[in-house]
Amino acid sequence: MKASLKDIAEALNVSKTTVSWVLGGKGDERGISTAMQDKVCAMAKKMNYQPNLIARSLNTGLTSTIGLIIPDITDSFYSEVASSIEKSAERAGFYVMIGNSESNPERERHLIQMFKAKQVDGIVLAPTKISRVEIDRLMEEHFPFVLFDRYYPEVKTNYVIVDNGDSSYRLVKNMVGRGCRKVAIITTNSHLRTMNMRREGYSNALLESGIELDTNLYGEVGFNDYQKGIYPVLDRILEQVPDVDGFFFTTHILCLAAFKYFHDRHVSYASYEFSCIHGMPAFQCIAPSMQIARMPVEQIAEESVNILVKNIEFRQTHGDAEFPIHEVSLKCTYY
Amino acid sequence: MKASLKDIAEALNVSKTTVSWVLGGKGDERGISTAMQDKVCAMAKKMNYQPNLIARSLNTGLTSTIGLIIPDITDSFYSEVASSIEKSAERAGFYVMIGNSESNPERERHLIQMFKAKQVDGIVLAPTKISRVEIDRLMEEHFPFVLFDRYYPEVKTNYVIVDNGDSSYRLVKNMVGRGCRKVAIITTNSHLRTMNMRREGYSNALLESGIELDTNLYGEVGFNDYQKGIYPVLDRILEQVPDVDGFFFTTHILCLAAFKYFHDRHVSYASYEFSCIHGMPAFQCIAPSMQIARMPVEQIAEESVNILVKNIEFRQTHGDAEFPIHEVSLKCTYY
DNA sequence: CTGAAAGCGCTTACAG
DNA sequence: CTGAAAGCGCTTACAG
Repeated sequence: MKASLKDIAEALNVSKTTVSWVLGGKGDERGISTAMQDKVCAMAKKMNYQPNLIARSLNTGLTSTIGLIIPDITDSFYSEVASSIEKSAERAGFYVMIGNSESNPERERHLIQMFKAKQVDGIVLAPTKISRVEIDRLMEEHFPFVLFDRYYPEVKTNYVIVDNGDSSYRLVKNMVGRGCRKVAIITTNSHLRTMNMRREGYSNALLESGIELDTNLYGEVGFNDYQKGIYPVLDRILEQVPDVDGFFFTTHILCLAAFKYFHDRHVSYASYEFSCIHGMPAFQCIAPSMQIARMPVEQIAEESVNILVKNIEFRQTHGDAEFPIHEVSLKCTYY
Repeated sequence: MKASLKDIAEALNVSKTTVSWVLGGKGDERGISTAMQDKVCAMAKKMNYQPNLIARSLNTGLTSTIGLIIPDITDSFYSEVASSIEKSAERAGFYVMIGNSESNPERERHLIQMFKAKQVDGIVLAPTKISRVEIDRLMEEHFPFVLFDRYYPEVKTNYVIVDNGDSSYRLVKNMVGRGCRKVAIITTNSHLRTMNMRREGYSNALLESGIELDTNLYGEVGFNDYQKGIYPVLDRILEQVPDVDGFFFTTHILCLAAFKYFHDRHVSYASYEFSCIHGMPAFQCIAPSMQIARMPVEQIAEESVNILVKNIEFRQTHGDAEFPIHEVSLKCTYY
């Protein structure tokens, strides 16, 4: 039913070798007669031959596939990155397999193992907190991988991140420029280095402007069920600091959740200033004046794939030698 | 470096066969001594053995992987479906490979072939318009697949759809109940059966309410670059029917684009009624009174995977026999 | 110009 | 209780 190389070879009374060379595009190189080549191609078409990539991969040890692990595919930031990575990968001749870690270290570990078992050529990973063990193992094995969005400063890996300190600093500085004196910061997952840097940027901007930090303006929302979790946090801030005049959201999903809160609670938010790390299309409708530091999604994707592909190629030519490490820091765009 | 069955076998001076049985969990069944089993497992752990799934698949002909083809992973509806399908598939013991067709028939065809070449066990597909050829081939080959969201009424396939006529009817009926007499319908991709049915539901609701159809209230937006394309469409409707009193959006992305239009054009929309097929979290902030028919994402995923898995199992036991066909129609939820 | 043969890492009838 | 052997569908040195 499904045609294999052998079927074509038998139908034509030639060897599998010849068919393989021709279909692999190496007919000329091997000096196979054009007559033969035409016959093989015609028969392949007639039998609707599709190579079994599994068999090819087992032989070559390569799958032309990279694994991508993200915390949540329904988060617009990550789905945008996934989409961009697919495009970049396609240009480089790779197919992408996506895995959702759900910010769960156990699932992340499982996905990494799964991807390796499926013999992906490399992995792009937005890591969660505790999966250091698996990262260390990837390092040991010289398995090609690159981190993005989040990373471990203490480990020497490839990574592509965004200058989170700077973007937060600029956003908050801007809010102060617009007259804010009591800017709340709404954040989550503060243990992540990324988030830490955003908080530092916030603090620096305020301090530099001669504004004292007020811990009452810190809103830390648990990541799980943040949509509910943000309610008591905002309730508290509005109560403790009734004259709060601005909100800085360290990530877009918190911002959306906050607006839902404002609507639910019938809090008029017209007088507040807002800023947010990464945007969503809806923000332009909800709060047109909000300042946004947009993540450079396409660059993140392009750089990640480039680095990974370089590593994959390096591994093929240099075997088990030490990889060159690429550390890339990108800037947001503002609007 | 990477351990294989053979490495374990040699280290232990037993055969690959034994190791395979033990690690495959069939040690007891085969009556292999527990002493031996323990030794094998210990060594596997020590060598950090990970089976090569590619090799296993080549042997078994099965990959425990299903392919999912959607038009756009950054569309929240499809990313939600993808996420749900992953969950359902995981429960059934399958891994999911996602492919973005970008509503491009050529890409879709390519993805189907790619997935088959990669030997996925089955495919879940939200098809575009013209890819009938490839669908027909899947049918011929008795390749397990199921369509969702869109389908070809004239082809006998598995599919999971939503009763689009009914949900549109109910939404529009509701708008009339709230006093609307001039309801605009904003739609795209009208050639799709799905969209057609939504328009029929709209028409039926109006006619049944004794309201004449007015083609001036039809807004058809080209799918490519709909975000810009919606501007002239809404401009025209507002000009031709200045007393338009409601907008029915056949899909959430058009709705969001429309709100951006309203904001850009400084059109106050407080007096309009709105309804939309499928929602987005932001809608609750932008237009809290909007009526939404939410797609039953989880059910779509669950049913699709169930049907597919049944087909895959059927194929294993019954070989090339005719598949039983499952046609599932689901209802939206309203809020 | 073309082919026979080995091998990628597994699984599984078959044999003892 | 354990193993030798064939085979999944490819690719590619090696030989002629």
